[in-house]
Amino acid sequence: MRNSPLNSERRALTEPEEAPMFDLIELFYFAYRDFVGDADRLLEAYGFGRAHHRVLHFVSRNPGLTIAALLDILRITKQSLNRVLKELIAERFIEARAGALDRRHRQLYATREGEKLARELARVQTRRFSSAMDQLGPLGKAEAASFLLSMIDPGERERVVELIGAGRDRPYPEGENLRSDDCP
Amino acid sequence: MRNSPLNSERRALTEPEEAPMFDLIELFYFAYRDFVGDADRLLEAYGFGRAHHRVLHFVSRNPGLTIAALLDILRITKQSLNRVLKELIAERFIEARAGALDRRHRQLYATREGEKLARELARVQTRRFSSAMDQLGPLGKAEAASFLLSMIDPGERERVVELIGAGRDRPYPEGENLRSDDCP
DNA sequence: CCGATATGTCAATAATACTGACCTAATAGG
DNA sequence: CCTATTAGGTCAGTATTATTGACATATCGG
Repeated sequence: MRNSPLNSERRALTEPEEAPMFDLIELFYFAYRDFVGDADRLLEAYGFGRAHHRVLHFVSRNPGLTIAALLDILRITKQSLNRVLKELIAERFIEARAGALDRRHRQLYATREGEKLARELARVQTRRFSSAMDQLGPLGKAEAASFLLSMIDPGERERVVELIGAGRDRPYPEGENLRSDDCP
Repeated sequence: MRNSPLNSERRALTEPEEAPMFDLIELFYFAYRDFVGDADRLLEAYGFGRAHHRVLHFVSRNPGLTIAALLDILRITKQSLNRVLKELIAERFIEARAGALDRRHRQLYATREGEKLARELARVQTRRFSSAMDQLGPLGKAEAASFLLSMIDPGERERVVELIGAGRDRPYPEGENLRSDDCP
């Protein structure tokens, strides 16, 4: 009953109000804070902030990403993006090239150095997930993933799944011989 | 094997590197963004931001909270806190009174209006959790909570659990006769 | 060539946060 | 009672991330 598919609909008609989930609200806040804190500490050494991290992450995961696609993922204005992107390009963590088919597009690629930082950032955040999984059941990761997906706006889920899937078919690069195939 | 308690320790000695959990990293980012987006839309009508939300939330959940305790929860400077707190007090969402035992302390209480807004904010965020739970198994909520708790810094978990527990023994107030017992 | 598209840039502003310095009020302890 | 400490408030300056609005440039499509 508590988890029947019609739960929320029926409640809206018959029950006065659902009990607020204060515990989850606070846990989500503290969990996210500590999660991003890992990356923050790393970024500080480079003079970068969270905005740089997000740009570097999605470019690294989706080589050849255009500005428009990145704006669509991050949902910020081009002025906001340009500030951090300019810095990432100036310090050679990201490269921009004219689009192959349409030269108006700028296609973004992480450089070797950018790939290295992105990997380091992903590593500390993965460590936190990994040690969390160690404390959960064997299905912990799958359940965490479906919980998080369910927390995303229904209309956005498909897009997010596609974005994650698009990065997935690029295998995680090993060693230092990175991205040579992606940077012709 | 994938979730054995010794997993990370053994890996550190034998395996070269753990595969980054890009999926969870991205899901956590998008989930948190949509989660706080619910509140953001509500707060906009009041001219408040996320900082106001956090202050109002923790004061509402922990009536009589002092400035120092609030600073410890939010981990911001008193200057940052004071900006939003001053506005919340000026617009009568929060009240501050001299401490009963030590008049140097200021004890914070949500007003009737503040309690109402806090409840409204918790409601939209609870709705998101609730509809997420509807898509998970019957143990969804408990598992989500333990996942999120595991994502918090180990040294912080006890404190967070205590904070949540402290709010828990105040039952969720019904109707409009709020906080009369907390505001002598 | 012309209109639409993709991107870059300049300027002003807002929200949230920080450091550092200095102030008042009240308590605690000798 | 006097002094040091504590709790809190405030002023000034700065950084990061974001916004809106306006304008410029380069490229593509027809």
